[in-house]
Amino acid sequence: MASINAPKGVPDYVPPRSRDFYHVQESLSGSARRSGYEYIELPVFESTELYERGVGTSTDVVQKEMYTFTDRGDRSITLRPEGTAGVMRAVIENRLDKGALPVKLWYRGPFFRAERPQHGRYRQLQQVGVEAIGSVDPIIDAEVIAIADQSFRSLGLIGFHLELTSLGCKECRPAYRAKLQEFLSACDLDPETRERANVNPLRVLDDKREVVQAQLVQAPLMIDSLCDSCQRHYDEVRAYLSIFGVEWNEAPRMVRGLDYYTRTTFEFVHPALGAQSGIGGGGRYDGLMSELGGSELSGIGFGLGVDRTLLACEAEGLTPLIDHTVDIFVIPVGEEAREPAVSLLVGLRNAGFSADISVDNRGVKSALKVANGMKAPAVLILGPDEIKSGSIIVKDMDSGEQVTVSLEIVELVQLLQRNLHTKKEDES
RNA sequence: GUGGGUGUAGCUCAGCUGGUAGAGCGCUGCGUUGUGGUCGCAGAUGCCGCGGGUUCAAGUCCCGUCACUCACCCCA
Repeated sequence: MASINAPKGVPDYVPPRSRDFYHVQESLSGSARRSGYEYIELPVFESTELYERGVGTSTDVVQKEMYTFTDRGDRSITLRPEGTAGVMRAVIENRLDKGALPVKLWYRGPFFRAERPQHGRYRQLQQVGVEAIGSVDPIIDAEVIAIADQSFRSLGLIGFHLELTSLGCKECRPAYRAKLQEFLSACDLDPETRERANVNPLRVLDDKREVVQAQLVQAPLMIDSLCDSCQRHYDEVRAYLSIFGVEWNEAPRMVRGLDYYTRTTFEFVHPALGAQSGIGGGGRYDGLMSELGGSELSGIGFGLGVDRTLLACEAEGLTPLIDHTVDIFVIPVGEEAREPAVSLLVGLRNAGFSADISVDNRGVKSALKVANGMKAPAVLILGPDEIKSGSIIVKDMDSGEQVTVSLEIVELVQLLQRNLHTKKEDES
């Protein structure tokens, strides 16, 4: 029988790497959780119209990267390609925008883009995101960025940097856009780029090709054309960022792929990842809520790529992030040890330990090999001799030393707590 | 959607101009009669991605195909 492969471009994470993947996902949301952001759980598919209106029909994401299908009720449905539009829809639908502001939320889960896969780019990607809706206070901009920065740092990452700029608002961007278009019309560009200059001229600034970049040296920049209020906002964001202890690079040519961004815009980049070097990004969006039929509220948020962050950890040599699955491995020896060993296992688990047990009547040698493979710090051996004397062997797998102690669960728990605790202290 | 690279053991990969398939790691067993990690010894494992062609003979050459991969585009 022929075997079945996963669809193109969707990754499997299997042990042991899946442990690290899970850990990265947890770590990336840790900072948001500690900052008072509330969890929001959302559907992975929405009406296609949500993305057409929210993300913008001129974007590549909407034009050619969406998984769209018609359901049995003849509705056009799309697997979510990004998170912000869905959060906005849910906020409006659940009237969160009528309550206390700002609304601070975080989410995580899979997103889908029908792109050609490559290193760090998948058709199903995992993202952790936050959104703060209903405030234009620059403290919020800085806080959101600091949360992302802290999330990466909590994993031990140091090789990334933050690119920051302001894209202006509906007051100052149109004039700048016209100025840029005028400049671009004088350049020598291929038809495709010329078309882009028409639809979304800002995006041309981000072109990586040297032939294009060479012509853009003198191009006008948004950052030089900000209106007074945008300029003040940007200045304050940077001031607060310093207080949050976040470092950044000014990136006046950075453009993001989604149409809704205004003012503060940022991207976290890890150069070790190759072409797909963005590990997270986001920005402020002024018009999105009203575009989707909600209040005239501004918001700011980001999405962090779990897949790429794991790749970054690997590139920095930080993996394995998690190297053992259980603290204690119980080995019964002989038929009469099986039942007391299971009782013991239950007692240990109830006491809060992570514990596993040797099955299939494996010999001590083979069972210890299993424990060793799991890197369990402690092993308990229960055999005929121990049962006879009401005792058990506690073996320290690092030192190899072992002691015979009473089988009394309370005493055993205390002993193990002491041992495993001091072990963790040694490590740190 | 466009271009390049690679498909050989569970994993990483070697296999020169065609001559009957290899290493390291891992795995299993033994050295230990109830003790892992180090060491020594022994062992198992392959439709050499798939289909076709050339040839006495193809992992090796040719054509096709599929998959994976890197890059462009775009993005997390």
